[in-house]
Amino acid sequence: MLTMALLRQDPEGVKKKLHRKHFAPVEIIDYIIGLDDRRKKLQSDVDNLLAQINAASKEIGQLMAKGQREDAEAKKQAVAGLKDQLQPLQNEQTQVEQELHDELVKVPNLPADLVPDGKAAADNLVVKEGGTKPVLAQKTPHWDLIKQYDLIDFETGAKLTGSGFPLYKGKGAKLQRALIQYFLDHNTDAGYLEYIPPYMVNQASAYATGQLPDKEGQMYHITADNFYLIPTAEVPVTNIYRDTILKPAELPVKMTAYTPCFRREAGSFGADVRGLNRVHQFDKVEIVQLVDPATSYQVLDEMVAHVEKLLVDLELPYRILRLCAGDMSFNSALTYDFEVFSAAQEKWLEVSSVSNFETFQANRMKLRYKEESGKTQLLHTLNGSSLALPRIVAALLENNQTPEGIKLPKVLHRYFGSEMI
RNA sequence: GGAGAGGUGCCAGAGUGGUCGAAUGGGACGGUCUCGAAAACCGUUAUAUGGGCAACUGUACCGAGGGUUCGAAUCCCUCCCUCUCCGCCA
Repeated sequence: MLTMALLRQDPEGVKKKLHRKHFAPVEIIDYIIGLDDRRKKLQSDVDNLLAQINAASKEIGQLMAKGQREDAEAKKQAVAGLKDQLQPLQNEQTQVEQELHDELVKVPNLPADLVPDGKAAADNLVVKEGGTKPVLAQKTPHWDLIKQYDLIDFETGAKLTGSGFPLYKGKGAKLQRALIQYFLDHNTDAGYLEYIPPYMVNQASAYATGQLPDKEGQMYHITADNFYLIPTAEVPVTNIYRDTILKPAELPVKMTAYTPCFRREAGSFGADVRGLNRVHQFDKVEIVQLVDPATSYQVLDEMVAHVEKLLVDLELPYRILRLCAGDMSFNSALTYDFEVFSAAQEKWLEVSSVSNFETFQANRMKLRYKEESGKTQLLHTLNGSSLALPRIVAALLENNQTPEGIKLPKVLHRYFGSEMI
């Protein structure tokens, strides 16, 4: 959620940036400012009446204490009159505040200056490529390799739950465990504090990180208890600090968590969903940072480098994209996507997305810090995947296939317990 | 799941209708003292929002939401959460 202060300070600048994000109804900005004007006026009026009522009530108390009942009764009448005026104003105030809020949460975050113009994925900017694409004698796609080595049983997963719920088995299961542990170690070595959060969150949490109200349909909803299955660890982990004011000495807050992630991905179909390319439940290790606004872009670069190191060590061909304004998520000010090349499918697969949200999430969740001067300020929040597992597994299998088996990168040997599948 | 108790400021904890943004203690911060420190003493120490250049000042806020009342931390209702005991259980 953008801050009202920003909208008021530079409405035209805000509109310009929204244009870049292809957010059409920019008139809404003027409308919102108008609502805010009304809100202020109403609050003044309401506060005035309340002040009068409070003063009168105090007098009534004093009159009663002195035994001047009749004077007290007269005052009560006067207060009743004030309350009649108050009621409609308060109703309007609540309604205006509600509407203001409802409109404000529909406005996406503004793209940072670095964000390239563009509408869709094709306009994203490749800022770096690394690793080398393997030359394969045989290009068996991962879904066939999975069968061949008996790593994942999709059919039984579908029997247990539904399609898109993989049943990992044997070495397939162990590979998940190895990757998760490797990723977490990499993160905790870099100073991230490890958490195991709940895998379901309440409405307030889903709202605070921006999944609600706009992405309601993409989450699994436990209606009996009104909980949502988390689509990413970002939700519970960032919410740890919802509604808190941190001291400068506590910054930066660096957190990491492994969780399964649940996504309904309603409406997706076609070739993209084969094998591990897109599933309803998958494993992911996430990193989250809460930082001083002055440092957030430097931190973003650090996080990008941190994730990149994983891909280098996994010996996968990768590229880093700076997302264009039109392809960025609702919440983000600047996002880098990581893709690995899956050599049999001959496709780039997204395995991580690292973003700076600036104050957008912090404003929603009232996440602040107190400056030395005593002033409270919104923090910047950042997060990234380090990493999402399924597509990493797809690329590892496809890129490292040999007639003798799947050769695992060195970094995994210790975690997996052997060098080959 | 059943029974009981309770949710108050950074923490502990008082407050059961007005004089309560809230006693008291602790912590933190600033000051006095000191070569320095400790102790002692003095002071400061929520948040949101309106008005104001500011000093300052209005309003809201004692788990959340409603209600009663001229007036609610305090009374009533609903919900959420915590603790204790019982039941069940990995």
